[in-house]
Amino acid sequence: MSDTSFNSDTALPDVTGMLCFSLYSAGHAFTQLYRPLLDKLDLTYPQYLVMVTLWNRDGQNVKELGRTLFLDSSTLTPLLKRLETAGLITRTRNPKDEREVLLHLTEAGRVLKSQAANIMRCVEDALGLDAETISAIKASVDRIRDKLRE
Amino acid sequence: MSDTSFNSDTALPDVTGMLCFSLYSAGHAFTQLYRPLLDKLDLTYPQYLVMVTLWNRDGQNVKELGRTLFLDSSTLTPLLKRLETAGLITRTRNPKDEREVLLHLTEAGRVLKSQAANIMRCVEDALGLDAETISAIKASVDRIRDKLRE
DNA sequence: TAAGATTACTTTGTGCACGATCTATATGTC
DNA sequence: GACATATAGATCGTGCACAAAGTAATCTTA
Repeated sequence: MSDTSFNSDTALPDVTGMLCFSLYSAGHAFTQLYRPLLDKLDLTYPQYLVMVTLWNRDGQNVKELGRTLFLDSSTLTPLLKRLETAGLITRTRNPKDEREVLLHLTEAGRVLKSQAANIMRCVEDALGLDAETISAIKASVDRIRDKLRE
Repeated sequence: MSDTSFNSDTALPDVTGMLCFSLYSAGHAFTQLYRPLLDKLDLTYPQYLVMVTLWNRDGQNVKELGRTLFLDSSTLTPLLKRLETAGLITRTRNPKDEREVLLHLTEAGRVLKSQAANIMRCVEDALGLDAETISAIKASVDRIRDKLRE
């Protein structure tokens, strides 16, 4: 075995040589980093992404939230119900269009926002990279994602 | 609302401005791209990553596989049982150390490898980026992941 | 060599993710 | 207004992902 990233028969790359696996495992690594930080807020990582989105724009509906997060209602509905049960948001039908469910932060949900900045600081520290480097990598990853979603 | 990526109260970035979300959503986008390709092989994306790993090195145990994929046995055990049920691998205890479960490809599992190169070609086409660009982005993402796992 | 610690894997419970399907509301066309 | 179509969410089933706890084999060490 002279080369670990290719197989002698058909030159098949190893997972460690595949971009898709890098993204897959880096995403998981982020979730692991966030876990102990979010445990204090009793939030999972996807729940945190929802909260961040609502902190930036309260009162949007499930569809709009899903467009931002690239998630559909079959993922969001149960997650949002858990946030509602936890007392962080309310889910109410839009009187103007009863098909829509409007999402609003409760006071408890708004209060939680004050701890988010601290969490983001912890994550930046763990990364230990300057803002320009992070921003450049992010732009590349966004480009990949947008290419794949075409 | 003059700036969509920051909130007026506490300058909280939007999810679309967070590197963690870029990785999270790019990972999902890859899974979505792979789905129709892997459906033909009756494999899920994580199952495919396991098969790629075994195609490169047959006969490793669950621990070693998990170290490569950054997954622990509570994720792998059920997944591997499904691959065994599908007739693609065998799971046998190591006679030298009965704690270990050795993973071996069956003939059907080996045959599947011949279709992997084609799948990888489809993915490259969808990305539509030259190898150096992809490789540079991959190196950045790996760097992030390894930083987070420190 | 017997007791305690470690290791490899399994089991259990919770929460995503997502395809497929269903329900209720709204809209468009005649 | 009646009927077809579209849209927004909800529900269901399958398969990860992972913490916590359990089991069995192996190693350590007194």
